Amino acid sequence: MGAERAHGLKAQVKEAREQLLAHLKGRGLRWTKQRDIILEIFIAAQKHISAQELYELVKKRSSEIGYATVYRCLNLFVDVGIAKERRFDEERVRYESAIFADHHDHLICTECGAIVEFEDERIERLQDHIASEHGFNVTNHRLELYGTCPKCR
Amino acid sequence: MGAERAHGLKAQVKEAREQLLAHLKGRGLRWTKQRDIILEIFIAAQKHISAQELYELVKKRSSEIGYATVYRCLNLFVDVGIAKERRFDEERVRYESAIFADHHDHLICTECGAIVEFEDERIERLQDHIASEHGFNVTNHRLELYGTCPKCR
DNA sequence: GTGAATGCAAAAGTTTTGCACGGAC
DNA sequence: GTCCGTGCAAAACTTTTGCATTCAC
Repeated sequence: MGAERAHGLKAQVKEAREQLLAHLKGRGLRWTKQRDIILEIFIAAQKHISAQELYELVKKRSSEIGYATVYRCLNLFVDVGIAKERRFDEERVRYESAIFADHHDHLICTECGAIVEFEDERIERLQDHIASEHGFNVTNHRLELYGTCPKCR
Repeated sequence: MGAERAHGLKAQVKEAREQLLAHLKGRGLRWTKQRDIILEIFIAAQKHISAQELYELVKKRSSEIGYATVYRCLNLFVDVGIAKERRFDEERVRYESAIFADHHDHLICTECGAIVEFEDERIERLQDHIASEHGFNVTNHRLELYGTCPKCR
């Protein structure tokens, strides 16, 4: 559940790489070996990953890549629209791929830490409705449901 | 809006103090001048406050209270159930009073930072429904709507 | 060749911790 | 008198930044 993706990994990496290249060219920035490696590993991870976890994966492949580069890359990916920041109930930020990902929310198991993504049109409509009752114009939202997953109940 | 409280400040401080005292007695812990001052200022703040902001308010009243004591106190308050941690889209944690506070969610203005609390039974029901579709048993949730408030539109 | 990206180490920001001293019980 | 809480400074942890060097263009 949640593992099924509309497009294969290769297609996602290709899409992300194109998006990154377009952004770099448009701004006189440079394509580097590090950025490509980090991009590929980030997309392949297919989950909510922290900078530290990504750094460790990257180091396995290419041990001379530094911590700061991973951080700088993740911030770049967020700018480009390849990655999204997610702040769950922990100190550090997690990142998820935004390639082919619709807006979605999260079900989080407090026992085993499993994270399931879901999307629900009814919730979105209800949120807009509530916001307008308060005179707000909603541009974004965050919804996390914490509880126990089927395995842990 | 949101400023209206069911009970006065004094009642909230009294309730919090009783809750804290009961907890301390039950565990052989001690009531101290610092804890009382910090408790009172925390409740009186009536908003989502960070440790740093609380520290600054506390220092005005009693300049010899240290930073670490404020942090230790806030963690104590969370244990006791007087305070709740809230992690918005920023690095540091904010705390809010849990005294007389029902479960509620937040509307956050991305222009001016204003935070409005709301509660909606329909959302709660819908969330339970969605969770059960995924086999989850929800115990808690977090919902934040980001957008522009009436003033900033 | 120019200037952006990297790697390292140091810095910055938030929160926790070790330790000697003071205070609540 | 005991031992918990405090205050200070130092440490931990995540993330950012300064700077000399490397490398994409």
